[in-house]
Amino acid sequence: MLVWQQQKNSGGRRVGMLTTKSGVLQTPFFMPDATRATVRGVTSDELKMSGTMALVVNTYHLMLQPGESLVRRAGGVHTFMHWDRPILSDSGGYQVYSLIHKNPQMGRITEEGAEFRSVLDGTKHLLTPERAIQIQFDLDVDMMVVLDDPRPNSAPETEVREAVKRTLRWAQRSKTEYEKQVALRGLTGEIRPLLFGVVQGGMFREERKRCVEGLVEINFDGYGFGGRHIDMEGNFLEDILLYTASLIPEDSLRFALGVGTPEDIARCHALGWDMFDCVIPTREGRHGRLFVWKSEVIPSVSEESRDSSAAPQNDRNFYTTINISNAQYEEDFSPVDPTCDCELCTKYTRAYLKHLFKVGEPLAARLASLHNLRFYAKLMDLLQKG
RNA sequence: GUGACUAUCGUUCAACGGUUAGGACUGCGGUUUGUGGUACCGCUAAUCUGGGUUCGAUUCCCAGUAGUCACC
Repeated sequence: MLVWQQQKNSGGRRVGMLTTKSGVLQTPFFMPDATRATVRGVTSDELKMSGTMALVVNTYHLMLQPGESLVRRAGGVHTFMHWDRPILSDSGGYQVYSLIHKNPQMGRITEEGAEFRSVLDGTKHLLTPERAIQIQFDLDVDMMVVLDDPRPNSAPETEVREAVKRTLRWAQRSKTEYEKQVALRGLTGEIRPLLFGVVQGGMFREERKRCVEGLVEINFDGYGFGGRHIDMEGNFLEDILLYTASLIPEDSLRFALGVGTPEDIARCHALGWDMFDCVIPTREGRHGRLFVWKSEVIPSVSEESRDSSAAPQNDRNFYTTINISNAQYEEDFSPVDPTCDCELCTKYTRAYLKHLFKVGEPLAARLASLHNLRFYAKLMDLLQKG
């Protein structure tokens, strides 16, 4: 049975319905990052009310704290955090990479897996492809991601080629372990968790191609875009995103990991990507940046946004952002976004939110995060409808 | 009232007889893309007043003013 049924919306865009054991998801969809089994500062009920349909937890962080066995004894991460909609767990490959990248003393990548020291207590850990899968089964999530071997976009081709080869070997080990766990845990009768491979290859088309072909041969439910989708200067890497999407079979899910700004999500969807996750709505919300709709018409692709160099940095063609800590909002008694139906926008003013941030009130971060998540939910709704 | 001590960005601490007096916090902006993020990066902003010594004083001296503490 196909877990993802593709349809075309009125605009001829790629949309569909994804069946998971925790419910059906319309694609495209966005998942906020609940890295440590919480979207910082907001409750699961509030998340639901924002229109958030799924979220991402992190294998690396949860294995260190509170540990996957505790989550298992709690009844799985859904029960643990009181969230009954779909959950995807990221493998931790990216965390290990960024940890070691920042400080090589913190660990190393070997063929066996990722050896690293816990940032919490300095203890040594080994995260292998098999272990990452086992942990994700213990977490009892709906969607899993294989451990991969990301490299910086600036890495030379020889290094990227080795990373792709290792990612493929690890992907095979992950798939084997996945099948073993499905059998071991007797999950054959129910809807099994979905498994995603991750496409590495940096900026090199040949490597992206080699990686997708290898992964497709192993066969996954979906394929993620690994690495970063923007360069050092923050430029959107449209060519490689389009090319990589085109390599992935039409009927497989395409997961753009870590994407992104509302603009980047709209562009990635236009390039053929179905799933997104990012820290931006919550992190920027916590720091006082709010998304505000300008128009509910999302422009077709990137041509318009490309030559918008004259426009201010924060001003995109269908939305703008405000930094609520700016002095101009001190006596602004209007809502953050009059068209938004979130709690912040229907009950409070910009002046009040600015005040909450100024006095360091946690409520500020909560209201702002929820507003931004509401913005993202609406964005996905518009993309689904075309 | 007497004595001692102190006086530097809005606040709080540095420093120095000699180029643009430094930090922290606040203020004003900005950054954030598979969350080590209550994070990070800029910018603005000060030598109490009046004399004196000196080539040169924010620094040393005197007076004033203000504050703190102690004593009466």
